[in-house]
Amino acid sequence: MSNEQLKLENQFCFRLYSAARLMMGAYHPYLDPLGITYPQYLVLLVLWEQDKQPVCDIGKRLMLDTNTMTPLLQRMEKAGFITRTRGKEDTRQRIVSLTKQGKALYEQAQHIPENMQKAVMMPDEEMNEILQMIPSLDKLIEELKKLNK
Amino acid sequence: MSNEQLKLENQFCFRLYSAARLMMGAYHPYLDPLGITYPQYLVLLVLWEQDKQPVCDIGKRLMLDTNTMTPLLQRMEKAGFITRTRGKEDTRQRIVSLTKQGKALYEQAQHIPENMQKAVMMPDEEMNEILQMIPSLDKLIEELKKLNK
DNA sequence: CCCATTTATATCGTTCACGATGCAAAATTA
DNA sequence: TAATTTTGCATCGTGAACGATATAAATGGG
Repeated sequence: MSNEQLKLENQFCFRLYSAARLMMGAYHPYLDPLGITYPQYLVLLVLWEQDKQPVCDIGKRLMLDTNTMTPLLQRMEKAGFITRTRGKEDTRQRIVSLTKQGKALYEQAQHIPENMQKAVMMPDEEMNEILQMIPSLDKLIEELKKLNK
Repeated sequence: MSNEQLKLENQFCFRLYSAARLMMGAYHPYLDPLGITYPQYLVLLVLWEQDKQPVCDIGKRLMLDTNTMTPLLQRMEKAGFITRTRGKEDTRQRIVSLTKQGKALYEQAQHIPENMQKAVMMPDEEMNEILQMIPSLDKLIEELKKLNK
């Protein structure tokens, strides 16, 4: 078998896939004590920025459809971090709100970003190299969003 | 809420997570006709490079544990792409081999990489920028692998 | 204003990802 | 060699992702 492009080592997507998985794994030590998963953490990030949002708005931020959001939010509701109430003007909507417990997690999450950074233990130089990927990742994401429509 | 680091837009991991998901979605048009999923495609990439490998070796290449590999391989066996036989010297091992059908997929997969590239429809310049992420991603993956041990 | 379409959410089924646990075979050590 | 540890694989349970489908509420055009 000789097609170079079909070798694992030349697969860009495999690198993304692996990096994303490993990165989520690296969050475990910080999210487990809070009793949340990484996708739930993402939902909380959105709600901490702005409370009381309909499901679809959260979904748009996270680029996730309702078939992923609904069960995710149901689990978070069951765990006591959020409530899901009916929309007033648009009764189809479910407004997602933080509970006291959900708001309290914000304080506990304060040091997660810096702890993550410390955990990776990279020299500043390498860390900068990693962070320089951000604009490229954003461009890629924009292109792929168009493609997945 | 004011901690800048806790805003979604400043989350590096969220970008990885989204890019990986969207990228896998972009593979759908090319993998669906072959009747395989993206993780199954990865297994095939490994086997096309070298047939007849034990589960653990494939898992090491893909950085996946047996609790993910076993069911994945069972589905691929059921679909007729591989067989799983007992190891001769080490009877604990399951040797994974391509079937005729699994080998035949290699021909059909020839144009996936170039089709993917065409699909994204990026100017060469931007595409190069994306590909320049590779060394950084590899460094990141190496660091995270250490961390996840 | 009525009907067609779109939108917001939910449900179902399948596939992954992964922690926890189990088990038997191999390797190591006493 | 006997006892201990490690390794390779499997199973179970839970939480995502996501295609397909359903339903009711909003919206828009005629």
